[in-house]
Amino acid sequence: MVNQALPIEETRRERRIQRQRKAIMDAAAGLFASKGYLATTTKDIAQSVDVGESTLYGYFSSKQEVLEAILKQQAEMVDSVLDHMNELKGRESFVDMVDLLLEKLLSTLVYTRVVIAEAWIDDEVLKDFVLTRWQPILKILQNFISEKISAGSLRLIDSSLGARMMVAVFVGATLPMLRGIEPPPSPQQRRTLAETIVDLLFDGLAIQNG
Amino acid sequence: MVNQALPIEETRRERRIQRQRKAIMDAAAGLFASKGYLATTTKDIAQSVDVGESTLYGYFSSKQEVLEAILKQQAEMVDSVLDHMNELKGRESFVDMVDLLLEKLLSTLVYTRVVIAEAWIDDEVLKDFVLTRWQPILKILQNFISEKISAGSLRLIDSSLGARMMVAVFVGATLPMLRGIEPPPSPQQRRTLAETIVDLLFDGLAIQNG
Amino acid sequence: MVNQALPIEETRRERRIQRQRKAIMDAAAGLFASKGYLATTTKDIAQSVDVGESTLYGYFSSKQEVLEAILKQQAEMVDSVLDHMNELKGRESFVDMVDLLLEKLLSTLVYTRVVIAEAWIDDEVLKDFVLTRWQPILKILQNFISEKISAGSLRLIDSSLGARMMVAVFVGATLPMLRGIEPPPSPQQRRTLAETIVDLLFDGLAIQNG
Amino acid sequence: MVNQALPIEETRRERRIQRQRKAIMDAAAGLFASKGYLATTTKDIAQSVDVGESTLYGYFSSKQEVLEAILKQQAEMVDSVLDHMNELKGRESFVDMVDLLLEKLLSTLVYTRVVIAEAWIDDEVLKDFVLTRWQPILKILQNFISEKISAGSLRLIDSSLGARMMVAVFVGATLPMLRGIEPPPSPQQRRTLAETIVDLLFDGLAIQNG
DNA sequence: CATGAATGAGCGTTCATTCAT
DNA sequence: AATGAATGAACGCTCATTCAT
Repeated sequence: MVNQALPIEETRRERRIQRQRKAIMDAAAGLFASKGYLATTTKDIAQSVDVGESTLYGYFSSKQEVLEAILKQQAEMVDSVLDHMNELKGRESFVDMVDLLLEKLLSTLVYTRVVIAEAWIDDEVLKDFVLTRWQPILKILQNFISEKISAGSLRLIDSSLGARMMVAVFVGATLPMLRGIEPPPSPQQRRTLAETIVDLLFDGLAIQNG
Repeated sequence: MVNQALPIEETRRERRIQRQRKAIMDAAAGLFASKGYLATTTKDIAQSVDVGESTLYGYFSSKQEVLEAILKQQAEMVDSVLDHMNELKGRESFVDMVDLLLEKLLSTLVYTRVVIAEAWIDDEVLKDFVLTRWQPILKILQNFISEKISAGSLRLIDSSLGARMMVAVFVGATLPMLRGIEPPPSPQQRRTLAETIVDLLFDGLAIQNG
Repeated sequence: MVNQALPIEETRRERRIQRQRKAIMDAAAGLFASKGYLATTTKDIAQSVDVGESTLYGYFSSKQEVLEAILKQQAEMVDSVLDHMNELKGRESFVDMVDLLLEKLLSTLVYTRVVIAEAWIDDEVLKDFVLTRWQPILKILQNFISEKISAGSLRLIDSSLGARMMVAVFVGATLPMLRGIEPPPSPQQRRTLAETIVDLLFDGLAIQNG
Repeated sequence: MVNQALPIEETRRERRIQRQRKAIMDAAAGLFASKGYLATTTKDIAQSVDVGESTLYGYFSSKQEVLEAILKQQAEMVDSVLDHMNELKGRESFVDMVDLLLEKLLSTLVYTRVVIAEAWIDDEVLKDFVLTRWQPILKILQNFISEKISAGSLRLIDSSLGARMMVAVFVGATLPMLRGIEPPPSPQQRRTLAETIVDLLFDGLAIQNG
């Protein structure tokens, strides 16, 4: 009986700990996103979570570790999206993909902002949390392009360059929303944006004069 | 004759001061770019210029002022490029424009990185040094698009959205080089990249099947 | 019952904080008095209280604020004495007054020294902490003199000048003790000094030959 | 001939040097008086004299030495007044003495302020520049009082206490002018003040009722 | 001789982290 | 487990002094 009680207590305790960790990460991510990691003090974070400053150290061993947890969590989120990418078929699935990625990145907007801020400055972070996620995406896009060229539906272009351009368009279009220059889109707006991006990628802006 | 001597001395002194200011700004920009403004100490900067820490304060009144001088200088550089943008005619001048902007941004790469890093976190910097430069560019692009739609060479698209997409492609394509993921291109490579960007913008990746 | 516990804890905490603030102020006042405000470093103060330098900042937000707290406390002490001054009747109450003021100023000797040192150099301090306390004293003394002149017990003299001379004698007699040239007097010595001052003021040193 | 020229040149040079030293001391004294020694930077002094900061070091070997020169000069001035004090005869010569001392102290007002400021804080300065000048004054006053008591023109009082009270009245009356609370008096006002002080000392404020 | 430039030493202050309760 | 208090290390910055010219 007592033996049974403990695991239950343990998981309840575990859940409380995880809940608190998440609260700290969310608060920290918000602050890191808007002021930067270094400009954010542990006092700031503690006040934002409404706990004592030293309480943070019951959940993370350092401020640095909070940042790393944020980076890691975002990376896992991106990985979960990447699993769906293998099934890139035609233009429609492409739109779906862009839409999904947009949704995910924007739903954890502050986390994404933090990743970008750190990756912009820290080579380690850039490598571990950005490049290692981009590489497979680029690979998949290259394969997609190669196939479509073979199939005659894309014009002859270096598939590596093409893949990079695809990413470029996506990044360039997403950045203003991540930075907060443009408001986050509604689901419909997001779909429209995804379609616009794909249209641009495939057809450009010029009239298709045949 | 003797009277002439003083001004000469003055300008020599002035030149030395400007040279030293530039040396400090360059060193600081390099450090800001690779570690971030806050993580860079005045000691770091001083060591990088190989002077005593207090010497910096003979040329700038604070670390913050060094940053501001860097931001301002980059802004002036961008403004000087923007003066050439009015004459956007056709596809060819578009390529020239992209090429020129790329060249300038990459020639002062660390400065550009610093501007982006700060603008990503500081709303004031974003507004004063990025958005106020983007706004006229977007205006010019919108006009260009509107004209071309009227002239029948671009398909019907919201000109504001179109302008933003143009900027997006440029930004997305430039970012990896600014960050140092891709090596800075040779002049030929740069020209090719500019052409690729413009091709993508106008024609997309799909085969023009008419 | 449990509810009661918190306030008690709070006041205990509050008391500890006030005790520590006072310890810091006392240590700082001692140092300010003997070396001057600027020559006293926060390190000096911390060592004198036997805490870490940064600990001071848990109780005061700056070194300047420690000084201000010292000045303010001394001002309040003086104000509390001033409340008794209205009841100046005859020569005897005059002696009481001088005695009381002497006692209070000497009991917080280092604080008084700090006020004087700062007021000697800083116009703001002079005005806020010295002149605004002197003015009412001078007023009361003037009234006293005017009354006594009317009553025929003081010779005809400008009451403003007379009041200033009264203060002058007090200040001149007190200064050497404040500076530590003369040892602080015992209560009896203090009473004698007060009487001497008042005697001098009323009768001078010359023989009353009538 | 040439041999003759050099000494002349030397004294001219010497005079220029002394003139410059005085200019520096005057500027420094003004600043020390109004901001305090430590708060005054060598830059402040240099700007006030309108020379380069390093030029000061051609005339004084340190900022500290400028202060010491100021203290020393003021001490010599006081000493020169003290030589006249031996001839204290009656009440009239007393007034002359007070008047002379007032004139001298006020004519070098900023120097006097500096001496007081430093003596208030620095025991060495207090001893060397204030107490050693006061002691003989007190002695002279004591003798004067003893004589007058013997002669029956002063009432029986401890001559040491009496001397101290005399100094007290003088100091208390002078301080407000030195601090700048009251404007420096005209020669007539000064004479009147001296008389008032002496009157107070001898006769007090009370009516001489015989 | 006068000076602008350079600088080491030291200042007041902040902050991530530890510790006693 | 939670926290207020304490703190060492490090920061940006100032300034008296030196030095090359």
